[in-house]
Amino acid sequence: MIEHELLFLGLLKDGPKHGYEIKRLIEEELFPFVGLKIKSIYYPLKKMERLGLVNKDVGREGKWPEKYIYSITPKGEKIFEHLITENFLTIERPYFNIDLSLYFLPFVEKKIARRRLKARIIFLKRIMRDLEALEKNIKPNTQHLRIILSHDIALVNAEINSLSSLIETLI
Amino acid sequence: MIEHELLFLGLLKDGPKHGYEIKRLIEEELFPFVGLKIKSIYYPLKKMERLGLVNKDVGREGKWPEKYIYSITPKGEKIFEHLITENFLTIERPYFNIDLSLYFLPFVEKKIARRRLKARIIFLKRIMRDLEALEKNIKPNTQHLRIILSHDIALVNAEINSLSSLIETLI
DNA sequence: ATCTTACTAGTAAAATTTTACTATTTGCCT
DNA sequence: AGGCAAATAGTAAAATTTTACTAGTAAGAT
Repeated sequence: MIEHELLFLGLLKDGPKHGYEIKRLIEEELFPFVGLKIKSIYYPLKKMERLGLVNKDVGREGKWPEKYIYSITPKGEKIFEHLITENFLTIERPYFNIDLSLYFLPFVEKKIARRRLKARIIFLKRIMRDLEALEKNIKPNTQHLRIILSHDIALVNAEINSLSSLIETLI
Repeated sequence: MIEHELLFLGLLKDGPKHGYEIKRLIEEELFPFVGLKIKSIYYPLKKMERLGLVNKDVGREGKWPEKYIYSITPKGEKIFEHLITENFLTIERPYFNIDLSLYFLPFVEKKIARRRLKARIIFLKRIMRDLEALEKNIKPNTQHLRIILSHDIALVNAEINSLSSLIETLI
């Protein structure tokens, strides 16, 4: 929930937005860079409204159905500062789905394990190529996105290396 | 929930266990290797019981209060095989809390950003040292844990490198 | 002219997760 | 002997998240 607040406040800091726009931004633009999934935005937005962090105003553009424009309040700005600082200094052990399988590796036949690991590595290499392609197309003034991407690439690389050396021990 | 099932089934595959033991295992032994947090185990266990994946038997050891021993059923074994295979072949973009802050970096003063990033790197280096110490003490027959750990170390390293090069661009 | 897809706003209900408790027994400390 | 921590089992209620819908307009496709 804390991350959700940071997310919404950050998006609204960039300018007021209506719900659908927020949803689209999260799904399409943020998701590739920030693996934070949110299925429904209205509950958290309502909660933040209750807390006085965002305002909801009725706005009507063109002849579209009503739009409710959400915007950040001064209190929201304050909380944003607080949350982003906290987030900079918080280190969570990230969750990698593969770790669970590795933890249970002793319960998998070696032959099968090797096969699965090899298949995974193929997928990972494909992802790596996609990320590298993305990196080339990134806009020049978005330094921070480039950092996130190159971090991602390093991570995928690290997983490929780890799994490759694991395969060699499975004989 | 799917990960939870895999987790419980894997733990019970190793042998029947009672609730408290499962909880302790997750909190103390798995957590460092698998960043999966579970606050309450009974709801998922009950659900899995309903699905016929685990059995709950009353057992009494010594004079302790009643113990309910959970064990995996044949159906549970089957599902375990299925889930672990699926999990091997699933790649999720991991969530790194720092990515959100990086995404919003343009909203932070450069000077402040540099300070926060430097502080984070100090933390990360501390974690790196801890992980390396852990790696030395790991039991010799647990190859897979060693892999998870060295993967972790590579990840922390990757973050340190990314953030360091980011700091240099923030002038 | 009509059909489909995208844009917009949600809500109700179901499922899950988190929080905050209650209760009993044993073993250890003072 | 008395008290506290750890071992053991949860549950009830609150909070949150997910799922599955409803509804209407505009723009583009056939």
